[in-house]
Amino acid sequence: MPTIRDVSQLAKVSQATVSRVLNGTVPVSPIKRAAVLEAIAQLGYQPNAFARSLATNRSRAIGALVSELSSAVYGDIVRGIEAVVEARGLHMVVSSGHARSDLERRSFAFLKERRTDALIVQVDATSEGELATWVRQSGLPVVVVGRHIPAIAERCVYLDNVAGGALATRHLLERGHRRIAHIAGLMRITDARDRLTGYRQALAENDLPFEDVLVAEGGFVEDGGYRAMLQLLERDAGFTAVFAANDQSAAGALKALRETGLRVPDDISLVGFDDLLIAHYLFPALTTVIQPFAEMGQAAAWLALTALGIDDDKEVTRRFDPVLVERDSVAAP
Amino acid sequence: MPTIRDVSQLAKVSQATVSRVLNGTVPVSPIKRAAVLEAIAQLGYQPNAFARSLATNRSRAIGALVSELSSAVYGDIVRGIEAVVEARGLHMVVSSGHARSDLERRSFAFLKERRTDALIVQVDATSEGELATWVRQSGLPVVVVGRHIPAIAERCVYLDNVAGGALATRHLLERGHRRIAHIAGLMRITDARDRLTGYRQALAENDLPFEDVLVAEGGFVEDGGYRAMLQLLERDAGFTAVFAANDQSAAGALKALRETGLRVPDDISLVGFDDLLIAHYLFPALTTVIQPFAEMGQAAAWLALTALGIDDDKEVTRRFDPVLVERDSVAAP
DNA sequence: ACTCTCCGTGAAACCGCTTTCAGGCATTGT
DNA sequence: ACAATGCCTGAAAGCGGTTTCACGGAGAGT
Repeated sequence: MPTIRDVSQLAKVSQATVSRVLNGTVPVSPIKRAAVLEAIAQLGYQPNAFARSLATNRSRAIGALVSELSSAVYGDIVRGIEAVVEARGLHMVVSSGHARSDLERRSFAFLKERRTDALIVQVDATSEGELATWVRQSGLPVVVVGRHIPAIAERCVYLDNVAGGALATRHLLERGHRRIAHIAGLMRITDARDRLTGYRQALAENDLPFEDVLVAEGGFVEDGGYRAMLQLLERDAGFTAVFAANDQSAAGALKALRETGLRVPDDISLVGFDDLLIAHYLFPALTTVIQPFAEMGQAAAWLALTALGIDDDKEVTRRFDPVLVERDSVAAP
Repeated sequence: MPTIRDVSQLAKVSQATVSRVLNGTVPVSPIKRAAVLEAIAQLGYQPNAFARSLATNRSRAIGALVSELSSAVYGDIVRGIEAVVEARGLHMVVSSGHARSDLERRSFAFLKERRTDALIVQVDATSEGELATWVRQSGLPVVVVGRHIPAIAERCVYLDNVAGGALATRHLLERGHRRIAHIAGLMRITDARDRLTGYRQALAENDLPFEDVLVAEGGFVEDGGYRAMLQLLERDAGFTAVFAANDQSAAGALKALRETGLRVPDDISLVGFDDLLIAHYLFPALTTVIQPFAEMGQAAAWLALTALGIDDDKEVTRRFDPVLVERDSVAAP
């Protein structure tokens, strides 16, 4: 494998000159430049990324730590990051934390040792305090996606989950529903609590009481949604609509309703959250709140690049507003 | 950030000794070893990955080039790779080709320049010939997943698509169907052709003729499946079952059937291929052929590690056999 | 007691690139 | 015509590790 030395000898210039045409840092006379380019082409020379990184102390790579590489939920975040990172000629090195704090910590150390220029983290288990430490004391730009941590808000990209919960609930209220049940998410996750808050907020706006009997926990998973739905039906609380904290629990709820012989949306209306791929494929197709994962990933990447001084200081959206997409799972009571 | 020199000075040994305890290459006396470890802990020293890679010419990273990072289809491949790579303490750097040959080529060069120790590629657009060149002349171990290329079979991890097509078709035949339509995939992709071959093979086994009128191309996408289904219905060829070349076109077909007022499986039975997440969420849940993406990713990673001499020469499955999962979309005619 | 191994250790040479520094040459100003 | 100003260029010093090589001392063999 040819080195810069080989190129310099073939082109009869110094290594420094080769480096300069390679990086365009300093003007080089057209004659020498041409000779260098010719030599590069002839040898099929590719600069050694390690040597370059060692000399410059920059890796031209950014690290992404996500809960689950390529899950239905987080996959698009990674994709969003990749799109902008790759467009800048950088690379992405990935690692996943599987929503376990020990693994998340390990992966973080892992990526730091790799000396990526910046880190984008989407973690579920790590506490806000520790995340704040990561952002502030790790010695490289760290961007947090999917969490809103006030202490480091300028480094967070997140969806306004309270507004999302309110949006979903309000949509049902507008269709005339008055008794609306909620299948809550995993309550140790901020998102779940925020969506519940939004639900309460929308009820309050309409002078409706919040009733414990109308809330069951679905844990953000399909099976949990299924069981939560059965619980709610058993309580016989007379609701006509359900807001599920995410699409997966909505899918479970749908199954429970179908098995019970209740029709959606004729008997019960249903709204989900996230707009995963499956929302579109469920029957009836699920009305849900869009969480723009890909855009959030992009925004996180921009934020990181800006911190690195690679990107111009473009205005980056950090708080995303939820949007509701209407499909076929909601009707008037 | 402390360097190996700082450690060596604090521990009053040479850099060489520090390096030796770090890597365990050569025995070091217990006293010095302890001093070194103490110094490392005290300084919070982390070896510089670039310097190490430059000196050893190994990156401890493997590259993954996939069509779509984190799509429903390919996501699990990446996940499988990551699982084994991470378990060995290596890293993964990813890039995606978006099924366009120019991008695939660019990403390949990209990763090569990054000097990853090995490359795992899952590409759609690159020709078999070029892939063979990649595998043989790129100077580092390259493993191909999702394609069977005879010339480099020992470096390929793939599903037996012919057997898969036959399996799906045979399943319908066994349920008593005699006129079975096929929604084919994108015919420039080998997988699509192989599945069609399997379909023909199963028909032949049962002395049934292959009829052009029973085949429509769905291009592996939902909308294509939808239109293919409408085409087939229009031709009025009297089939009672459909084998779709993948789950996405099956989803489209399902939609077309529903809109036409035909019930699945009562009027028409349907089998898909891939076992994507959506197969489970469709209504009725789709009977389909499982493609074990995660296992294939793992196998590819093992193959790469074996080629690097990192893993023992474990026996790695390269050709995977399809398995059919029965759900609710098939019944007797 | 003397030589022969063998083992642990440090000095120093790389790995391949970037970047500083100083010098040479061609321009420009007067 | 001469000094001053720039612009290009090459030599060389890093960047932070690994690895070769030679050496000193301890243990083994005779």
